Amino acid sequence: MERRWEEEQNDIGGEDPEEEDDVDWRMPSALGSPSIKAPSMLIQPSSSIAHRSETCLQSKLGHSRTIVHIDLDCFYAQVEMLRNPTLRDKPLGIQQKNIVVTTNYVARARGVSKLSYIKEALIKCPDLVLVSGEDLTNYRETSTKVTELLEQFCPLVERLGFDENFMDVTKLVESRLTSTDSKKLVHIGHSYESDAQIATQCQCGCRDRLTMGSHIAKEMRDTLKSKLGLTSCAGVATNKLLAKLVGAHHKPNDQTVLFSEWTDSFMQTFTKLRQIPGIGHSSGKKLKGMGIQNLEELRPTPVSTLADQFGKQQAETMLRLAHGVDDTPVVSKGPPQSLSDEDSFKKVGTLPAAKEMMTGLIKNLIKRLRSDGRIPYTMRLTVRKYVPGSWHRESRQTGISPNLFQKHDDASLLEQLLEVAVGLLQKLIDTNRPFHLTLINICFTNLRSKVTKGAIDSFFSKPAVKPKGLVTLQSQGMCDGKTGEMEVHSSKDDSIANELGDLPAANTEVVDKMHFGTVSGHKPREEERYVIKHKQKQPSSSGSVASFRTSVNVTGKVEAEGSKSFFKKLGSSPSNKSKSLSCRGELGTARKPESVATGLREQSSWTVDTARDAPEGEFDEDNSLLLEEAIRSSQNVALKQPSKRTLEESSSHDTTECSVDDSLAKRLKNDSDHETKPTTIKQNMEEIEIPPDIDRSVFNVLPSNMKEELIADWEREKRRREDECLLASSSQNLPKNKKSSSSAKKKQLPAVRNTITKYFKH
DNA sequence: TGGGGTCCT
DNA sequence: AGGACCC
Repeated sequence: MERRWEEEQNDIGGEDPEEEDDVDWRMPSALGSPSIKAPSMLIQPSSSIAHRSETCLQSKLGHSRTIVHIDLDCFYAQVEMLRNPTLRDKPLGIQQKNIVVTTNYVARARGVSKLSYIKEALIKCPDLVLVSGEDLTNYRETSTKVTELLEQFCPLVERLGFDENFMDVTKLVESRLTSTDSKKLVHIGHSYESDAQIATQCQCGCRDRLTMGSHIAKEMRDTLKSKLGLTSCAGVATNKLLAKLVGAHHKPNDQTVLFSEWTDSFMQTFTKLRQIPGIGHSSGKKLKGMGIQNLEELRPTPVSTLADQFGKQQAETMLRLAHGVDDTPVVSKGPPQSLSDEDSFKKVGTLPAAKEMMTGLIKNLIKRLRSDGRIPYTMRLTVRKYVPGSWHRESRQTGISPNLFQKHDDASLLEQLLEVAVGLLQKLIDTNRPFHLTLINICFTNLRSKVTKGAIDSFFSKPAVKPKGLVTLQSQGMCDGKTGEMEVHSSKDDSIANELGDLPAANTEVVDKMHFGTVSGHKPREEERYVIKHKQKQPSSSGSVASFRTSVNVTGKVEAEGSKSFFKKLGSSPSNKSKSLSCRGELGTARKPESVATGLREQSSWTVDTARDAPEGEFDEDNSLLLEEAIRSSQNVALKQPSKRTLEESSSHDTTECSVDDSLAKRLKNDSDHETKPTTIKQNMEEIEIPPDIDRSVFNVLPSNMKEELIADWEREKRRREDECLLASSSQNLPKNKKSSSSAKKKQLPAVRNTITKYFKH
């Protein structure tokens, strides 16, 4: 739950209003709260921020974004109090092993702080009610519901742990401001230092945006309370760091907005290194080793001084954070990248005991995987060996056969996974000799969706290029259709790779999707729509296998096939209907693991082998055929044009798209302005326009009613996209250079096939 | 000193 | 595989 074990010991003295989250609300005027400082002290003489003029420390986004951070109050305790309301008026602590990981506010009022030992907590509060919080199931499920509710407001929701979410509400704010008289607008909740004097208000329009942001934050919090019964805190600011920091100012169950002109004085209220999220234990120690004890000393430090120890990029990041500058985008991560379960204990010293532990963990994980719907391709075992004074962990991982999960015999699945786990354990310790473990963790990663009937859709696409490295290719889905993706890895083909020199490094591509956001209590408005940027984590492409990804639209079956909880439909909101679903396989090189029975091998990802002579039983036959067919028959795909800029530099505004056809490479290279001409074909005595990424030969053999349906789709989509372009280009408040650099790349919109897949529904 | 997660190297 | 970071 809570971070920072160390500084209770390390940071002696130096009272900190943010340190204990119960201080502020119980004793608002206590302990150096910023509000008791004289306003004059808070006004930044321009000279004092002179060191920030190092250009790398300045925000490239200015105040263009509006970010909301929502933090659930004492989350685990709230969940337990919902389950058992009689706990509400009792001092409650959530126990994990011999630690109280969080407490309700009654307990905090009695002096029980978070992350204290059970013993100490009971001394302070003998009637403390302890509830075990070792099983995270309820917390995880509630946490997912929270994120899903927030996704109804805006598509850009980023989770941080189980109890925090960031939202980029820039677009929502923008659309609301166009229909609101901003002169009458007053912020909701607190604002940082709003009643103090400050020379000039920022004139960029951020005040109105942040004010509107505070209204949205309030609606979000009200929704969490009414739908889930959860109270929360919110912070509203122009970046994630500031939103998070300012939200902690009024706790619990309240919210705070930071208007931009207060940023510097606000940041000055933070003095300790560890108060800045992003400066962790290790960096803190390193800095102190360099003689930099606190933020006041850090802020004026030249980048070059830090770069020696941290590298240039980390040095710049740290300094920016220290100044309250944070251009990192809010990134919706979608369903989790890994599922793990662990237990710690006094001692596990025999193989049977270890097996029993691991069996329990794997059983739980199988349940979670089944409910998630995806299949893991990698298993990792982590152990903590008993070494007094050390909490070091070691891990080993291996690929596992996806076939194990394709069938539904969980007993044999458990058996086989246990075998794999034992194999990994034996790499970590000699199980024939006495050992002493104090923790076992099992983690499934490399989660991929099962291939579904949706893959059929990719029959319409033909790959024109096989870029080197990983490129995300995806079409756009409309709000009334489920969207999924199938990833197909092709064998390496360098013919065009050189011309794709400015493709991103693997793992950094960004996928755009269209979302139509609604706000509860408001009827959906045409303007309230967004382009969502989804950063998709790719598995490292192994060996000589390059890969690309095509997009498929999947019908309602999406929910059944992947990551169920995150794709769950909430009410009738359209905003979370278009979620991505990844299926991945690799084609080409006929590599396969040696150890099939246990799936034990060193490779971290599996190769789906589609060679005709591949041994049977290696992998799901249907899937591979589907994949192979998809590869062969797809040709043109929509491509998210990667940006040379780093992710940090890119904002949520400047998404660029282009469709890939035969001239892809040329266009990437030349950045030329020509549009892909829709292909015209002769059908039923009339000229039909079909999108450039549609395989004409496939289209031709479709039944005529399906053809008509598709044509109607394309027409609709064309019109919609024209609107979209207008909206997007007319409403950006980005720095000029930014905007032009993004519009220099072609707005080429890929075709959308949104209703066709209904033909493949069961 | 929990039981989770993320990303980067 | 480990290490940093977050909760």
